[in-house]
Amino acid sequence: MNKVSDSTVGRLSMYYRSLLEFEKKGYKIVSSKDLAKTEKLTPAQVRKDLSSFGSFGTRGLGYPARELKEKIAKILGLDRSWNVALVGVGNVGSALVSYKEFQKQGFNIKVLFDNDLRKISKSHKGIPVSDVKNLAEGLKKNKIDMVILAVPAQSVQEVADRVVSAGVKSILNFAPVQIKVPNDVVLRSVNMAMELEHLSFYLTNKALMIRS
Amino acid sequence: MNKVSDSTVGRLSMYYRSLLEFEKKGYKIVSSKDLAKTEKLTPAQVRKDLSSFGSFGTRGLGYPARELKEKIAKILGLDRSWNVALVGVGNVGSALVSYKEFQKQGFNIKVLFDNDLRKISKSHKGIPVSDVKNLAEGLKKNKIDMVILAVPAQSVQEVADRVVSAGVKSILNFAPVQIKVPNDVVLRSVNMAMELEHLSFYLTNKALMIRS
DNA sequence: GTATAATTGTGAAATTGTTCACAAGCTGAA
DNA sequence: TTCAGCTTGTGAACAATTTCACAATTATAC
Repeated sequence: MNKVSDSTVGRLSMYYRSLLEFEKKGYKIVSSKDLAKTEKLTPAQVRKDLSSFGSFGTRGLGYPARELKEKIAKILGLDRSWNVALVGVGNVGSALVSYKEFQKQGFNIKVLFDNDLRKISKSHKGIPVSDVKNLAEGLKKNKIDMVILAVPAQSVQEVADRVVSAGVKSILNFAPVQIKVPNDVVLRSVNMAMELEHLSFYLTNKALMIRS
Repeated sequence: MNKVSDSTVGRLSMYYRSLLEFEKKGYKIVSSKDLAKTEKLTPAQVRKDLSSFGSFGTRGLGYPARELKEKIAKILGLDRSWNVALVGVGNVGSALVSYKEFQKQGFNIKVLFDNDLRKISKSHKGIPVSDVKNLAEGLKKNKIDMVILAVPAQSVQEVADRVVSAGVKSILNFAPVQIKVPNDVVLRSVNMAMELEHLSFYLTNKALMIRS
């Protein structure tokens, strides 16, 4: 496999979701045109993206829906389940625990961590809450593959460092700051405030700009 | 102003946050090098980004921290407040209502909408909940600038259409599907499942790839 | 069996975004 | 005032990503 861009990986997720829909609607075959339409892309983009992983289609016909879906699932690592831990059982953390989509895709939240004594040792929506002091131990015991950080901005770097020390190679950060991790650790960030800032930027500058 | 890329806008948000920190630490002047370091970028990138909006620095010295912060705030539209509505008072919606960062940046959630009779007409964390049937009316009455959609995937396109009809030009979508809006409406999406899929992609394919 | 219509897969071209490299300009010291 | 040491602002070079365009291949109709 050649180097694959982040954008390509993101679009693969989109194709996967589209394919689930197409299958539900009874499609046996989908074309790059079909996929492009539902995701507002060009057919060429769809084909280029898929071609970095192999040739899945039939010329003159399209792609077999079910098979392509399964191929993409495999590429994205969705053909197995992952053990996930979540640190910070506040508003955002709680919402993530209840987020159905995670379960559906095989991301199983096995353990929660917090530093609030009132939450520790209880279970929250059926998932045990551990003291964040025992983070490393808990991550290892539960064979955690990925950690979601939903802690306040000021402590997120410190928690991230400890997650990294414990050997976890994947982090999803919800705190609205940029954190630093070694090169062999994959980090993604969701910054909700930044998204609203995008919107306010466009509302503010719309008059000045050409938007396609 | 020339066309500005999404990435540039995103980085502007990052610079803004960095500048708040630098100011807190007592910096009067920051260089492109300082900003680059905290955000893991190159100094050239920082200067290029800023240069699309003007010349804010002093050669040989750097940028005046407070002034640059204010300039960026103005560019991003953070020098005013925005009226925000949120549709869907479920897990994700609730978390967003409590998300402090929004308030801090001047995004004021004025009204919530839901279709659950048990929630309607009450107030949720101090914000009134209206029936989503009265969406258009409620958006107008509250002079809403932006709408956050935290409704289930299957109904999000329909709700988005109604938001657009009501004349709102900015939407932030949390449902894990791609929605369609006219060209003059700005849409941003946060897809949390997709972020985890990124992580699982890299964990799955790490061995095969060179990651910088 | 042949022609027609469709759609993939992919190099090449075009476009977009990032980094380089350096002139221009400011500060402070002597 | 002049010089040394920085750092900005920006055109040009470079890199990455997207789109184009078309040969290759298949299905289907007649």
